[in-house]
Amino acid sequence: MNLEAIKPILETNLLAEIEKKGTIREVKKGDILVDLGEQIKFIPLIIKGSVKVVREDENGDELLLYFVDYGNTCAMTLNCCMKNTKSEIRAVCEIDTTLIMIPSNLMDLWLSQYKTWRVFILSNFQNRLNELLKAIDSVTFMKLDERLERYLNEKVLSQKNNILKITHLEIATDLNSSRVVISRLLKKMEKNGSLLLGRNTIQMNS
Amino acid sequence: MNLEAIKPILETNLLAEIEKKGTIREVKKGDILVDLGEQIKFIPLIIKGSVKVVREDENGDELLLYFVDYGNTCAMTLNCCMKNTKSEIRAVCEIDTTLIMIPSNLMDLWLSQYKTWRVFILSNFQNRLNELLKAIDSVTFMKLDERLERYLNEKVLSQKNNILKITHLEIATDLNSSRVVISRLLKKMEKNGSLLLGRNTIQMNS
DNA sequence: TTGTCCCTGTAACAAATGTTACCCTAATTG
DNA sequence: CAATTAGGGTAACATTTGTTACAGGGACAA
Repeated sequence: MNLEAIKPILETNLLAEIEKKGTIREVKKGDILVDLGEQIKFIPLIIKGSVKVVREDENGDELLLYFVDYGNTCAMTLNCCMKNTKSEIRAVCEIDTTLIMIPSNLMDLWLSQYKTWRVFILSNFQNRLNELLKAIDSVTFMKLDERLERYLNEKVLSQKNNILKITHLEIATDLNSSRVVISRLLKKMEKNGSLLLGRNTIQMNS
Repeated sequence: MNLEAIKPILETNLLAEIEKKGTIREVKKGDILVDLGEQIKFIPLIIKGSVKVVREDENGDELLLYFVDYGNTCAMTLNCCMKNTKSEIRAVCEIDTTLIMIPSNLMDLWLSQYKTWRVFILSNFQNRLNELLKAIDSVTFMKLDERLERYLNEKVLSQKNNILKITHLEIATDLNSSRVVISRLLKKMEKNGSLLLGRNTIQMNS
């Protein structure tokens, strides 16, 4: 196992445990890691790649919440592990991703045993809460053009590539808007010179 | 100390520790418990009353995130305790409230020692994450009239009184809207028969 | 090649929400 | 008491965002 992504933060005993009890899972871009309403029996630890977490309402309207990068886990799913409740979110791979799946019953045991596990879990909760706050900030305080700009920038970061392979419709879905509106705003940004539009691609200039 | 609110969920040893190490704090309606940017050195455990948690952006625009009731703590502040970061939110008392303040350095120790503390903390995180999701749902998927309705209902629950002492301006602030718009919608709801308006009061019919 | 589907651009219009301005009245203060 | 302030009602208008409709072109399969 290549545990580089989590090596610096977890104690050696714990890393050994993780090697022993965890199983590797490889997922492709676009695969759904966790879906709404699913029970989760494993804590997914991302060691390579990037995952996006989205919320959906009864009508099928979506909103992108945040990206989870390697070295992290999704606190949202930690919940489910603990309480055996159903997932409130959907997690989709942004790029090819590698995970370690850890049986969720180890959660509590490790919390009592390993200081670094406690720190890891709690800081993951903190990160998720902060990401949710950022999501709330976007939706409540920002206009759509600002949200779009931020979305594109985060996408570039998460994919480590400033040429985005994406359609206007996908963006509209992530932002819970409509395709026409997104096209309109993108066109305006292109005229501003902040990006270049192509079929299925957006090249960011920054 | 009257620990009724948390007695059923925490083990007796832990309750004894809480009595010993915690200090009681009484706060009045309207008092600010935690403000933006503050450092938090104590874990606030609510044993009586209700607190609202709000977010504010650079321009001073606000949004109500959720209410925290007795028997709970604010996971948002747990963060700060752990990492010594600054508060991202403001907590304001809805009604007169009693808290136990627990020195934040006990957090980690208790996590290793007490199973019920682990469950308590983690389920508080879960509750807060779910509340934030609900806040996101409101803002992204619901129209203002629905949000207003939900707001009023939650207010009734949190205050255990279906006559609300509140002004239209306060509501507008909590919902990040404007007074005129709220007055407009409230008037419509009054015509629907779902509430009764008075100066500084709203009487809910449900 | 032809037909079909998907992606994008654009215009015209609709709906929701915000803004400004002004009025009236209740409550509070000097 | 008069004067001032705060809360609320309403109208007119502006802005943002969403909706519908349609057209053109690229990709791809039959």
